[in-house]
Formats: sequence, structure tokens, C-alpha cells
Amino acid sequence: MTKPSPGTVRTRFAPSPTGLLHIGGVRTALFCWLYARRHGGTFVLRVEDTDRERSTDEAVRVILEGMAWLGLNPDEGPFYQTKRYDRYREVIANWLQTDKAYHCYCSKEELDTMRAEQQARGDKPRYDGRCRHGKPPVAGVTPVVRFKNPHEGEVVVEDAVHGRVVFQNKELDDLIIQRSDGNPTYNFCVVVDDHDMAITHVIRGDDHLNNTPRQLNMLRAMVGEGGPVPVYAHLPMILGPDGTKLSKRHGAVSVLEYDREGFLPEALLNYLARLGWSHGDQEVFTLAEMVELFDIEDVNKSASAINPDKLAWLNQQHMLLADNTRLAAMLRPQLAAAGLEVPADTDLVAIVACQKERSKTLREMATASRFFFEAPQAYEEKAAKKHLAAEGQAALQAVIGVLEVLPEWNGPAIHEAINALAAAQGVGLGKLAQPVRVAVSGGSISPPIDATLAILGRAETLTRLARAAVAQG
RNA sequence: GUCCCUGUCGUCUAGAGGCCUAGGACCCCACCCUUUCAAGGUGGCGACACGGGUUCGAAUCCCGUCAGGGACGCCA
Repeated sequence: MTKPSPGTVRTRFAPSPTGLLHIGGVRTALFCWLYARRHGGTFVLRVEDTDRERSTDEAVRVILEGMAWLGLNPDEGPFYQTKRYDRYREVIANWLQTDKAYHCYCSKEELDTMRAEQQARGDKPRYDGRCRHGKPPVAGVTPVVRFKNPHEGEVVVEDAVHGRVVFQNKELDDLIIQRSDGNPTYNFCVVVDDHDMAITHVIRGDDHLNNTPRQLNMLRAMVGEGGPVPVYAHLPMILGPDGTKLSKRHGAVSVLEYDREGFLPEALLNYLARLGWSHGDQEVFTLAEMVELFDIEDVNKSASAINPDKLAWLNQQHMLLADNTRLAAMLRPQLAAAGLEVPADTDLVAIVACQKERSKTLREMATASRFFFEAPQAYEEKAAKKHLAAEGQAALQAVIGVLEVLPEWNGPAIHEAINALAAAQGVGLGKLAQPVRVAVSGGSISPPIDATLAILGRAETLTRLARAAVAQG
């Protein structure tokens, strides 16, 4: 395949708002977006809402908000198919007139019977074309419109990820392009839109590979035999962690849920990019690197299961890379969701700085940071037993002694003071740090004690130490 | 049932006939570092679905089998 020249590439992401946008759709959107960015092209967003029964405003909202959150902004659109009905009717009228389509009066029951018979014979169920050569209108029945698919020959799909795939026209049938209620159908609208929007690369899930020959036949009805057709690229499916189809139980949740759970958009995107695509041994990619390195030719053919552990790991990798001020702003809503009030003078950036290497997500970070905002209600039993007994009490008193008189309250000063005390007493740092940790955090886990106390402030630190120093019997 | 697609560690992947004793990553385990937890470092466990060909040589090419998935709607 020849490389597209700059500025000519046009890709589209065409979700249908019948379910909430989940990571399967996001991966498709990402590859479309990356390909357009990589080749200096145009990324189009088109909402395929011709199924008016099942499309919801909520689903449309999730698509728009989700893509905005991820930064996958369209260069054109969103377009809505329901706003293009005049155009679809125009094409259908033209096809009816030029004998490329015809009215079909078959009832649902009739079609069901026909399919049942075919199944019983071991045939592939397909419309047998009984109305194809003109049948008198049936009174009181509004006909559907069917496309006249060629009977002979084959359709060749030159797929960018699967290679050449050949279908026989005799396997296809005359599909309905307009329902009896007048609404056009999916496969038809896709063809008209991809043509009208001058899409050069159709990148979508490989569940659409089987639709491609029908679409190619209709496209040729529009542009003629030698007319331009887009490059097709059918991406492998994404499966749930157990290797089965993505479902509500695992993974098929709204993409916005990942925001709520404290994932970074670039981490999700990085994770999704590595599903079916790779660049040597590299695991962590910035958005810029993905744009620079991505190519549809390097995409795999086989389906892949999502791995929540790896997503979490990648999220931490990206937090480590991210700017602390930005992370602090993202941490705020997580703290609020955890029911914590953040005083105006809190140094969230300092909290982020010491927590990000010990958190997989921002939600985890919020949870682990609770004690910065609330004094411990109780001490973790095991930790208290071990560190707040007689020996611990003495350690706390000694620490209180040096911290009370510390001239400056900052990390290095605290570090030095406690180190000096440990040296003077001839004990390891742990002997002092652990009791302090339990006293201020309520448990045995926290960032380094000097950073922790610096953030907490002198007054709060001394209050908590004093309380712990007498708390245990 | 018919047609189409896919098959490398548990998972994501590298691999374009000799660089493969099959590499990396997540997970798990051990050790190092260490003030706890992490992060980081080192090492370990662990795969070419099966059977036939082609070839001096096959994870790689061909055929078959098996397994998984998709499509077959007045859903998209």
C-alpha cells in the first residue's frame, strides 16, 4: 500500500449512541485519531443514530464528554445521521429510478418462514430476491427498499490489517436500505456518509469486516466501477479480562468511569494503544510519541483481553511523568468524593509529590492521603501494639522534645532532627519513625516521615504525637 | 448450519526461513536498596494449539485438524 500524502487523509469515528461509549469504542477512536494526526489529516466524528428506538441522549453525552476528556477532539463534526435524512432519501430515490434498488412488500412473517426453511436446509439465511423483479404493491403495506446486490462475481477487500479478503457475491443478499417507517438503515447510511465526507481510511472494529463487501457494492453503485474507495482497516476486538466478549460485568463501562476511578487520560490511551499495536519493547508512550510512531500497518490481527493490573501500572507510570500541579488539580475531586474537606492552605502539590510513587490511581492517592485532612479516629491494632507500647511512648516523648524546639519546620530540618535523635539514642531510625508514623497516620503506612510531618504542620503534628503518647495504657 | 476472521508465556506483545537456548512488559516469587509502604534494581517461574508437508534449516511458508471469535435483522 502506498503511503498517503500529507493533508489527504480523512478518518472518521462513527459510534452509535445505543450504548455507552466504552474502551472498545475508545480504542477505535484513538486509532482513527492517531492515524489522522500522524499523517496531518482530518478526524471526523459522526454519530450514527438512525436507530431512534435505542439511541439515547445520555449515550451521545458520554461520547462527547468522553472524547473531550481523552483529548480526542474531532476536526469536523459531530455530524448526526438523523440530520441527513434528506440526503439519504435523495440517493434512495435515485437508485429506485435507476434500477439499483427496489420496493419489497414481503411481510416479517414471510421472511421469517423463508429463513427458517433455509436454515433447515443448511443454507445461509438470506433474502431470496422474490420482489426483485417487480411485484404488485400490496394494499395497506408500506414497502421497504432493498439494494440490488450483484449475483455474480466476487468482492475483494484490501484490508490494511487483514490483507486481501475475498467474498462471493452469491453469499450476499439484497439488504434493506430503507425501513417501512421510512428510516434508512445503517449499512446504507455508512456508505453515503463515508462517500459524502470523503473518508479515505475506514478504521473500525473487525465485526464490520463482514459488512464491508455489501458496503463496497453500494459504494460502487454511487461512484461507478472504477470510482475511488477508501482504505479499510479492521481492528481486532477487545475482550474482557477473562477472554470473553466485553460485557457490563467487566470493562464495558462508560469511559467516563475511568476518570471517576482516577485514571489519567494519557494512561488509558497508552494502554489501549498497546492492545493490538506495539513499537518494539516500548511500553510507556507519551501522546506525542504515539502520534509519531503509530501506523495502521503495525496493527495485529488477533483479539486481545484487557488486563486491569497493567492499566493500573501504566497509570502510575504516567503519574510519575505528569506535572504535580496538574495532578493536584485532578486530586481535588477525588478528595471531595472521599468526603474530605481540603483547607485553603493545604499544599496539595507536596502531597502529590510524595504520594504518586505509592499510588496506582488518583482515587487510591486520595484514600491514602486521608490522614492529612483528618486526625486518625483510632490506631490500627497491630501497628499500635507494636509501635505505641511503652518503648514507643518513650520514643514519641523524645521526638516531641526535639520537634517542639525545631527552629524551622520543613522536611530537611525534621529529617536532620530525628536522625540526630536516633544517633544520640543509639537506635535505628525505624525505632523513632514507626511510632511517629502510627501516631500521625493511624497506621504503619505513609510517605517518608519527614515529608509527612512537613505537610501536616507543626501544630497538628505535635497534637497527634501528644495524643498518641498517652493513648495506650 | 453457511460464510468470514484469528491462534507465541495466565495476560499484552517481539518475531518478515538461520540472529531463537524464542526477547520485553503486567501479574506472581526471591534478593538488593530502604525508616514503613512504595518506587527503583537484579534474578526466577512461564509460550510457538495439534498433525502433516516444503527446506540443509520453520514460531515464521503451504495443507489439514482442533479451538476461539464475528456475520448471516425493517440493530449498529
